[in-house]
Amino acid sequence: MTAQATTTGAPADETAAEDRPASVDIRIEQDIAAAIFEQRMPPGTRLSEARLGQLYEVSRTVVRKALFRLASDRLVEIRPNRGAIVPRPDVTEARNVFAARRVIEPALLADSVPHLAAADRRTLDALVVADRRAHEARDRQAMIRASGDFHRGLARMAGNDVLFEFLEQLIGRTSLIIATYQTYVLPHCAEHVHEALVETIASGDVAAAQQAMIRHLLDCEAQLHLQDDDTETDDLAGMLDAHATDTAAPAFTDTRNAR
Amino acid sequence: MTAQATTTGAPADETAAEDRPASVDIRIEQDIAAAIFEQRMPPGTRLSEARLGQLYEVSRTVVRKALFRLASDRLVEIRPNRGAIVPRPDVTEARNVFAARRVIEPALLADSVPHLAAADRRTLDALVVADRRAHEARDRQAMIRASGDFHRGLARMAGNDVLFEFLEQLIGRTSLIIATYQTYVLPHCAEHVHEALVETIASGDVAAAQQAMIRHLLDCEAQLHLQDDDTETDDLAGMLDAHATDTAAPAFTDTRNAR
DNA sequence: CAAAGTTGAATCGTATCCAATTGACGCGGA
DNA sequence: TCCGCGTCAATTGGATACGATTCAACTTTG
Repeated sequence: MTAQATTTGAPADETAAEDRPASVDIRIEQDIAAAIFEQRMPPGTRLSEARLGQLYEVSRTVVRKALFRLASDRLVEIRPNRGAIVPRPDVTEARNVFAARRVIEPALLADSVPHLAAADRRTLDALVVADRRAHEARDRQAMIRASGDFHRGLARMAGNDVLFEFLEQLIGRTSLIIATYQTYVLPHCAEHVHEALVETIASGDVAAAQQAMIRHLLDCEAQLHLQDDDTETDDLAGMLDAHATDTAAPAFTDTRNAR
Repeated sequence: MTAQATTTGAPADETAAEDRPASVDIRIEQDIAAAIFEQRMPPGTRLSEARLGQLYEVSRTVVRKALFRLASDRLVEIRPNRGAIVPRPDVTEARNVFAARRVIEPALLADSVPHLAAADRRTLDALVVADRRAHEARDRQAMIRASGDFHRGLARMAGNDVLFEFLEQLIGRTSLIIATYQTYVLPHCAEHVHEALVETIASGDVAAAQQAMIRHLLDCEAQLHLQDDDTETDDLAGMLDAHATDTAAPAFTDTRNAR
């Protein structure tokens, strides 16, 4: 995993430069993951093994491997005998993912903030710059990528690979959730929040940094349209009612930390 | 492992009652996982695809699928072109796994403790009883299984599937770690700790329950022989010195919660 | 015209086959 | 005695072939 290369190149491009022996299946996995992250593959997209196989000029076996790995990260869903699709997370899962992030990210900060080296600070600054650039350019995909990279880079500094990999998975699933439930098309994370977050982190105050992170995650979640649309059965009347009040109180399970 | 004899301890994950033939690959996966959990397969065991295939009377393809899934859960390690083995976690990974558990399990308690239903209490009691029985019978494998089931069952009550699955993976990896680094052969978890834990949980005091859980996990970790044996390079002299002091201070990264 | 039964295409799941890599064994030389 | 080198068996990695399943469109009939 760790789809960091993701040059977003055309998938079919091949044999051009054999500079890397990186097995094809990994490349397929990373390409698909990146496509999902950056919302070029919306939920519901069908991922045919055969199609992908001929796209990458490779047999179904290797495509299948990539697909299974993605499924284990919950980035695609494999329905028996019915093919793989990029899943549409339900509201409960969405809330749980955010709750999990509110657990893990502050915990990582508890380790990273006290031991922040100068190099780490530079790395964070670079990530923030990339974030700001993406915002200035109004480049949605770049924004999403930059946001993920920021959280990823921050998490890596804690030095706990286990939790880092968990968070990496959560970041991917968050992209999917945002793709499914975003309300406004533009800013899925406000412009300067990461910048402010770095300031707080750099101050060395662990508790403050954790609170800031939790607030940030709550903000992100609040921007989404998380209500039970699973009941898509027959409230057509409600759908047609232009005055429907969709401002049901969140009432999320506040899985913040110990306290 | 005696192929199909292992139908006993189904992880109880699937109560869907579907008359599915429960595809063989899943059974293989569960069997191997159980064998690792209960330490019938010590680290280093080679898992030949061909061997497993003829054991289950199935082609290598399906064995391979099970193996890959286990690898994504870090329960087996697949070395390219060299086959799969059950891995030997290094000390850093061991510490990280315990640190992760100290993050996730208290967070789960924050959700489960306040809303503990009567049925939950009965479930916990049953789990504790199974634990005690295993201890009384001096049945190592049953003890390990009961301990895992206890933590699993407790975690399930929080209602966050995402964190639950993370913890499930951590529990499995913990088994592996214990198998690798346990010092004394008998009690990898003291006899009445889970019982006391349930008492604290039932009291409804979230903070107390979290503290008790953290202490319990620290105890488990402390019972292990976690010192850097990765430095197997050339301190032969030290290894040969019978008086070598192996009581280096732990100095673990105390990734406890937010506070 | 509507509903039920039938048929067909597409896709997945498993098995088998062949190529590629690895680690081991044995031989010869310093 | 130890080290380097070449051949070889074993195992994995990937491709292809075939049966099984599912979904959807079509036809037929009441």
